[in-house]
Amino acid sequence: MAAAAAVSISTASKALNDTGRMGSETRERVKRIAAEIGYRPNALARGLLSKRSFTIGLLTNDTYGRFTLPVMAGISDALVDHGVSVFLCAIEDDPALAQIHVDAMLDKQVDGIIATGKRLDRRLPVDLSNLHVPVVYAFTEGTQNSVTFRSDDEQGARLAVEWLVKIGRRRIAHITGPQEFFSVRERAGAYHEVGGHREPVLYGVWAESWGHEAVEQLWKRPGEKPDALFCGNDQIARGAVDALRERGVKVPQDVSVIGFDNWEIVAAQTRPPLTTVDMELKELGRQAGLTVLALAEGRPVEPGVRKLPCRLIVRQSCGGKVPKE
Amino acid sequence: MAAAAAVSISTASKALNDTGRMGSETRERVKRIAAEIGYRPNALARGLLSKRSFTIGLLTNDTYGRFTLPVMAGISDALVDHGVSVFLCAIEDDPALAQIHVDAMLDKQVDGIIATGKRLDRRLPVDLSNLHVPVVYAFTEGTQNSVTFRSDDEQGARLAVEWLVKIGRRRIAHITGPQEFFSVRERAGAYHEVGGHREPVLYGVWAESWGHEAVEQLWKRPGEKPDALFCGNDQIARGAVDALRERGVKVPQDVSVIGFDNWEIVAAQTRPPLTTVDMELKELGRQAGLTVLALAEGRPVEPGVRKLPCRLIVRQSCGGKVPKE
DNA sequence: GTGATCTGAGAAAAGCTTTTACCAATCTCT
DNA sequence: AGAGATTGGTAAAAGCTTTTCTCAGATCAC
Repeated sequence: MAAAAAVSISTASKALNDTGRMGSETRERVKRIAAEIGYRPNALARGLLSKRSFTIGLLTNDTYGRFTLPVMAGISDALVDHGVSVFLCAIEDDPALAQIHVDAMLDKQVDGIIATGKRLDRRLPVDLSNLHVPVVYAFTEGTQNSVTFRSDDEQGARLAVEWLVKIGRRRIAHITGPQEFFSVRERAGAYHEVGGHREPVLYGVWAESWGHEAVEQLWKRPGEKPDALFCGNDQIARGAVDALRERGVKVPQDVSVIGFDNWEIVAAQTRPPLTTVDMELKELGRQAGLTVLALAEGRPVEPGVRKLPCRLIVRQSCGGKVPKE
Repeated sequence: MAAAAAVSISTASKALNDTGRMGSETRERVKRIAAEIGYRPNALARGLLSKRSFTIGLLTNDTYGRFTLPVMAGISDALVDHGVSVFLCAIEDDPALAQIHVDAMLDKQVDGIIATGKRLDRRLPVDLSNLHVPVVYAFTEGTQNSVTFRSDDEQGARLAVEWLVKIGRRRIAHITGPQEFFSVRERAGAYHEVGGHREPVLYGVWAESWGHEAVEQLWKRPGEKPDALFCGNDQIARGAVDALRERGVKVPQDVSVIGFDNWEIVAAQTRPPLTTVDMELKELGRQAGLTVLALAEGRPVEPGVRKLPCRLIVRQSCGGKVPKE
């Protein structure tokens, strides 16, 4: 304790926190000595009193971390300046495990909880609606009157298709995931709206093999082939690119392929590297973090769903020029 | 507080913790009422007294989470039963950020810290050697007298090569990452030891494109071609498989390809799915978690480097039969 | 010179739990 | 029946900060 080292007991607190009245030379001296002995206040004791633990919990059921990691990075990035640390709890769609983790976090007096997942239209297997701490949902379905952040898949899809149109493509097919996915329907909707495409939408699964197979199907049909493929995610796009290469179709000269997700591990390693849509998950995490902090501090936050815009990442799988900065 | 609801103040504590002497009916009654009102003790207050926060910090510089996520899953898995929660701090090789996170964790009185990374032979950009909390290193270089867990890459590589030999391959080439990597040298060493291979070792980078290019190099050379490729990671293996297919070489009929890492996102999506070596990172995390807990509880732990065995994952890129269970 | 104001710093309480000490009442044994 | 042991429970302290209260001394005004 700095008190022992210096002179007093509670004076030290006031000195270090710049509160209370005291001589400036005393304040400085306490601060100096505290710095010298490397004194750091015990956050537990502080939290006990202030009812703030400067801790939040992040709950996720996304095992691979495809979505959670960027979100986590954003949260951490936004909150580290406020001295807030993040508990990460990976629950594998296991309600019992989820409850254990939630209870553990509540015991530790987290200031708030952010729930995140791998699907916009699914709930986590645990009810967070009546907790006495604020809850924010990020990239997962929230409850009534909650604050939810999600990507604007419609706008993202529009971005993709408009880009294809802009670089001169007209016969744009859409190869995507299972129709049960909300984002699939939303992206397909935007695909239909932009330009009057008459190419089919091929629903399948989120796998490279499906992208591969879908290209087989498209190229086996009689008549003109598509000159562009808008794929529902980067893995499908990658499978499609591979299938096209095997058929001797050149990407991007003959066919443009665009992905979705900007999962660098897939998008950047594809040959040619994929032009794709980034959901800006880090920014999403940042905003979720700031929001849960605001709620924890009692600042009012309008409930509702906030859609964050996606961003087009231009690489080489579409051709076209990189838009000027 | 349960005390108010029931009868006393400190009696409640003893009742709930099964300590002290008291009538069994009193104990039961307190427990029942506590359960009814959903009372849960404040971990902050408890931690303040017991000097245990039931919290540990996980520090990583692995942005993609390729290594961190399995390790984290193992840690969490091992510690959730002990009521321990995990702070995840992603530091991007930024010493200042790392220090901030470490300080924040120490302020919050973590019971210990686990440092993990993406390379066995690199340190995190922060010194953890003189903290007053235990530190365990997992999949990153530790300091003198520390406890370090790492995969046994030599054994893993032997597993891979022995498997290729067992299924009848004789001309096994090794395509791997940069020679500066300790694991690259260790795997190459094991490769040389097992059988008397005279095929070259091709050092490059950790990318699919390198796997692709390396196959070009090998097949451009005059003379007999390899009948198996032992690749330094799954991405390289995937690039190699793609290159072989483009050359009309059949995998696994003509050439067996084996990877390393068992990064499912790559290994399982390759056509054919990759036989590969799993570093058992989850188990590594589990052991690291239990070790840091032991240290936190004052139990003695022998310092040193612990090598954990890898496991062969047989899929279809090598041919051969799946070993009987 | 004396009452009022101000200043700098310490004392104490609160926050929640666990643990030790303690006390009154009941039991046990001779 | 009375000394000693046992039992069931409460009171209090400790752990570390922050905040509010208090107080002694100094300064100021008249």
